[in-house]
Amino acid sequence: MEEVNRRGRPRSQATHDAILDAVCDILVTGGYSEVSMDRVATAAGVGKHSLYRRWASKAPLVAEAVMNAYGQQSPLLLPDTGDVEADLREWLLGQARYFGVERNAALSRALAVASADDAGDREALDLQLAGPHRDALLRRLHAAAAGGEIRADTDVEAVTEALIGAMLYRIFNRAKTVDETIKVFNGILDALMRGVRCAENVESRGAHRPGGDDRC
Amino acid sequence: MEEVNRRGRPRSQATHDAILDAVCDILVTGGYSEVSMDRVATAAGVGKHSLYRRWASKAPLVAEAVMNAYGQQSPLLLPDTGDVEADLREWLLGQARYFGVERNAALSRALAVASADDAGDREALDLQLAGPHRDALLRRLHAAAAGGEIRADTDVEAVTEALIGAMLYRIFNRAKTVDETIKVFNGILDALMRGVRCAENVESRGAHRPGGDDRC
Amino acid sequence: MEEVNRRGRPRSQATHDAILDAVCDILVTGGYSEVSMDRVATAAGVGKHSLYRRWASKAPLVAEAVMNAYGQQSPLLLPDTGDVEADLREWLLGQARYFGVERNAALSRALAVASADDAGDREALDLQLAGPHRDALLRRLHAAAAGGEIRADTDVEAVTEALIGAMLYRIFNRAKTVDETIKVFNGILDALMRGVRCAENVESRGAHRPGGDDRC
Amino acid sequence: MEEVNRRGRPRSQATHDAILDAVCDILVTGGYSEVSMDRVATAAGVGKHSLYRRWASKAPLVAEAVMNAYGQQSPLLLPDTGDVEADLREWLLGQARYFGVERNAALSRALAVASADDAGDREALDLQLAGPHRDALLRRLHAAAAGGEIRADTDVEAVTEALIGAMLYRIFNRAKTVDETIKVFNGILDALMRGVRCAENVESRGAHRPGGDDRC
DNA sequence: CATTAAACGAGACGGTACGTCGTGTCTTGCG
DNA sequence: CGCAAGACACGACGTACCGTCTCGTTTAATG
Repeated sequence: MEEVNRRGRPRSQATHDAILDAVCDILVTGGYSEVSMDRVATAAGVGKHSLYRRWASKAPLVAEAVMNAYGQQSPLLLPDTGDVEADLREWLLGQARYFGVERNAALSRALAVASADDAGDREALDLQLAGPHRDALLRRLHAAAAGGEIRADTDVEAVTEALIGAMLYRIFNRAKTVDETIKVFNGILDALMRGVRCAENVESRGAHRPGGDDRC
Repeated sequence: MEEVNRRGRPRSQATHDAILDAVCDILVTGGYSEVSMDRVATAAGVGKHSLYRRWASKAPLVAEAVMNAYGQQSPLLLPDTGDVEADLREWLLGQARYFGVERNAALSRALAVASADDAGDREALDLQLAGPHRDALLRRLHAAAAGGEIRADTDVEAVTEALIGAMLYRIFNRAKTVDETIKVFNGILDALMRGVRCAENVESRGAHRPGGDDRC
Repeated sequence: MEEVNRRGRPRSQATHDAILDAVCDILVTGGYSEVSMDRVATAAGVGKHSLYRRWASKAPLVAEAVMNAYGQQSPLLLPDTGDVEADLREWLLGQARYFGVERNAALSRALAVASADDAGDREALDLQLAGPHRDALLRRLHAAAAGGEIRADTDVEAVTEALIGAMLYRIFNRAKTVDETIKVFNGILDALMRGVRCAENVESRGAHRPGGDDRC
Repeated sequence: MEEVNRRGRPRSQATHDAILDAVCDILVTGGYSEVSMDRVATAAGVGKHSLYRRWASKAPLVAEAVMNAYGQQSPLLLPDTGDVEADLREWLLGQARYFGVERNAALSRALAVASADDAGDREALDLQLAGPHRDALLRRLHAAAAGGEIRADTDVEAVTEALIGAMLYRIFNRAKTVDETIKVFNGILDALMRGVRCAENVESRGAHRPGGDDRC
């Protein structure tokens, strides 16, 4: 339960916002290593106590600052139109576009750095950042498996993780242009949906977009 | 060409090794943030000059230390037995086992942290660490596509990236037990090989291991 | 006017004192070259910032430390009993005794070293350390010249400087025992008071202490 | 005894000179604290070993460099014309002129700094630098006392020390213009020669230059 | 209202790490 | 063996950041 009725002067929302803004400014212009508590305090026109009153250290401060920005224009969560392949494609497209905006990429990267050298932070971050996507994917894929959209014996957890992992790796480590990213994402999804293995027998299956023919 | 005839006293290999060893010791026992130039110098019985003479800062020092350890017992590269699925499974298994050893995981994690906040470092690291795996995967998959082991229209680059991304995400962000990791890797590979999509028509295909039946 | 209402936490007098004490301790036990900012900070249980916040470098820090100790037990200033020769003798005696205490000599020597290689520091030091003595000597000698105690045509500035210079040279460069120093000081004063030149003519003057006869 | 026939390659005089010149250059342009062994070695185009082979540390190196320059144009030693007052005046004048040349003052000052924080160095320096002057003064004054030029009961050691101390103090600590220095030196010598004390009785003595009358 | 307790800005504080520089020693290969 | 070059261990330098701690001042909610 929150302590609703604390005595004394209440914390100022303006101070709070000024701090988060200052952090985002520094992150975007200079990256995580440029952020220091002193610098943030000065930039926000705030005492250091007002930082430490709210956040235990630099990592959670940056985390909240990024999540705050994130919350205002967060990347697409997995939609549910009934067509699971279309939904996944839409989702991947959304991620590619979101992280194609440099500001978004910079903030998220900073978040990754912030949590990089503490296992607990890393886990917490994964929960906050990837958690919703993971949940949505799991739910959607389970439903798809139950509804006959995808194979019933699909290892939904594994596929979910593969999608998130592949997406994040691309975003953080190999990002170049959005178009290239979209191309890779489409390639991944195609492979995943129809499989890469050739049919052992001659039984052919229907052709798949894009231009999917089954010849091996 | 190496400069063969450098003047003055040549750099000592013993000093070099002592430094790298000291870095690895600290990394394994305490993680990246415990590494400091002073600490390393003291632990290695070496002057700080001998560090800065060789490495510009902490990041490349840690990078070399880890790569050095890595070179001595590096994780399995993709084998080539003729059966691409078996090879991939073996490779994933090898990664799971390699990173299941805490020392290996700790060192690699440190490397990720070291390169986290500089784009150039990150790229260099990816090249050194993931590069050989990527190359091997690309070659193997292209050969498999050409040889009819996998579909000719497979987007090999995309699949390669998906595999590496999924693998690294699991290793760095969601590692728990080796067994769990192996299970997820197998699930990913199954999905990728045979596809997750149900045949739209009644044409069934051959059953796949493990227990793979195609019912949807 | 002092800035009365400085904002922020005021500087701690305890910190200030701890630092000065630590400096004096090191000076007395080891001399100027043993003083290092790190060492002082550690010995005083203080952060280096607290040193650099107050003093720009080692020299003014040592200067203040010594002047502080000096202020607590400073050497005798020139007294004024009406008998200028007795006063000067008393003053020289006081200096000899003061610097005969090893601690006082060590601290003052350190001060000389601290200011040795900067002209500004040297001047400032001379002002602070020798200034009061110079002022007192000038005043006293001028009064004595006006009152007929000493020759009216005495170059008071020159005599003052000779006394201070001779005294400091003995103290810093040729100090052995206090007794020897006192003997030299007396010899200097005798010579200065009555002159070393023989009367050209036979006119003799009254005998002077100690044992002063005018035979040449 | 010098080792005349050392085996192996003899030390190069050119190297020696290049080093001393480099030291003097740095001393004159930047002062003692600007001198570092590395800097000297580089400036002289010489290996550091060639420094340490010849001098144990910075202090004696600087000492020799300065003494070397000193030897080429050293300040006047006390002359002996038969008139002790004229000789002393000439000597003081010579010192004032010598140290009035900034280069000479700078080098000597450096020497003082070099020996400042070690008692042994200080003593050695005093011996080398002031020693010859002291000896000459002592000899001359003793002769003068014996010959009836000055009072037989003069404390020659004390007077010698007073002259050297007063001179050095002026030179090192209070140097402004040469003219001012000369004026002070003359004042000191006048006071010392004829004494500052008024004759208690009416017996007057002969007038002294400059303009010396005995009125009190 | 007046009280009061917390928030607030400023900035001092003890620590620790940084990257540079200086000292004096050691180790190459060349002359 | 002398010598130039330069690596080496050590340790001081002055700066920056961290997280804590006073200061004096402001600001609501409460009594």
